[in-house]
Amino acid sequence: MSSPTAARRRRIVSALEEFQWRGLVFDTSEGLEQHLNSGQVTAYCGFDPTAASLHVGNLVPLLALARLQRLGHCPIALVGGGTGMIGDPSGKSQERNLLTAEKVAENIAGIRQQLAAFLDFDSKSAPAQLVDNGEWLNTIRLVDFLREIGKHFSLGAMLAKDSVKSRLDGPGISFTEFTYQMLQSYDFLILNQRYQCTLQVGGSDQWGNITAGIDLIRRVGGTKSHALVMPLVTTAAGTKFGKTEAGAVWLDAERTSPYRFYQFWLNTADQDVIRYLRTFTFLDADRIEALAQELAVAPQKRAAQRALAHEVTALVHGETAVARAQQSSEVLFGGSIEALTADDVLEIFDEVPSHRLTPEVLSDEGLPLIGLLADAGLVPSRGAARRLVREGGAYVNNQRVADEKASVRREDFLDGRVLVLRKGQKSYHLVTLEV
RNA sequence: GGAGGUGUGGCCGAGCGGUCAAUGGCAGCAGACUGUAAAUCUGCCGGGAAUUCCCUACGGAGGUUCGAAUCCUCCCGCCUCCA
Repeated sequence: MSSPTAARRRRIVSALEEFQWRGLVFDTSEGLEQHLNSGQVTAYCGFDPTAASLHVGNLVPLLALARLQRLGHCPIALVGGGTGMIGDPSGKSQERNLLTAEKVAENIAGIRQQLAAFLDFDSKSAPAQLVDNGEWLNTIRLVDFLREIGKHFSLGAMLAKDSVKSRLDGPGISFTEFTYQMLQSYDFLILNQRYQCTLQVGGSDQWGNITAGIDLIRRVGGTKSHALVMPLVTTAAGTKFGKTEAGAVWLDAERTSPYRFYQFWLNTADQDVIRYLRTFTFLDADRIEALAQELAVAPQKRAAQRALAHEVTALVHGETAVARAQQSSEVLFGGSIEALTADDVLEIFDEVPSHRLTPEVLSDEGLPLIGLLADAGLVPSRGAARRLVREGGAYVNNQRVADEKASVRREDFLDGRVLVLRKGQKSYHLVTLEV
């Protein structure tokens, strides 16, 4: 992350405007703009530990906290060690299974450090905080909670929330999930009391939970607090954002390698890319406008996509990872493999599936390519492998092989050790030779 | 409980005794064009062996027939109507 110092020195104004031009405002509480312009505000956003890693969808609220910090406000990232034990019914059509306490603890450990990477905790003027609502939710006594907090909730209002209503019309909802909004409201109240937190941000699906918190704070303390909810990210194609054939795109390098992460952003459609630059990067309006121009003039250069992939990958994985992802991309999409050493190849194809071969199976005539493709799992059967070769979709070391009877020989292995199989444009498989 | 209908490849959906590995659409894969985009076009799309071969498959189990996804019997699932 670039130094937020300059931004911090900027006057604390127009935070809402900044969010607005980036398309990040779905709805706000009344008077939020004046509140943000009146001085330093402490804002929070919660992240429930449903998995051991955050995914790209979580970037929007996470970056929102970082943006607020750059604009001089104090962010609090909250991990749901308590609420995660319950499960938020918002946007869920079915009751879910409870996570075990161990699983929750494990997930918290995972996302804690990811959250931390986006915020500046050492700032003198606007330090960030990281808190866990398990701290208060997991210890409060039921009767105390019902007397002090529950008393402020009206059943009518609770039942009227969309997340509850839709479930009542359908498969029903358990008492456990029904109480979720009380817990989240209580979080807001605690943060309001302990940290003077007066703003909660989140996705638009959180509106009901956030306003419930605002009401609670008003009833308990008589003070006003605020909500800012952001639209859910959509794709022009109407598909779910953040999903690939391989599943969700995670921030954890173990789950989604930096290379795949980079590729995910690089493959953004033209129609989406400018919007995503505003949503997912800190690039300013001038820079994004310039990229939009370039996209219009020379779409084939994909400068906007490259900038997007670079920025977001750097933010999540660092510049070194970006450099490596770029290098891998160049080789995988067009570059010649011959010039590389086996070590380079192994490095670039680090995450590509691979299997080992013993030298014995490699007779003097070589090993038939058809069988190798099938064994590698690039195609489901030998017949499919045959078709693939016939159609010209099979490559050995990035060179098309169209001969069904072709074999690979020892000489084909780079440095006598590694062979790169490819199906179509993007599917790779590595074959290494045991020595 | 009674009557009728229906169950086909990842999904939808034809076929109703041989020419059926099964029309068509969607999805998927590859190729061309291109920009690792979109659209379009072409080819492929059960498995194995390979130039007209074998195996497995039309809910399940039996049967009729030279031959069945197609006919019969029983069973199972789903749907509709009547009680």
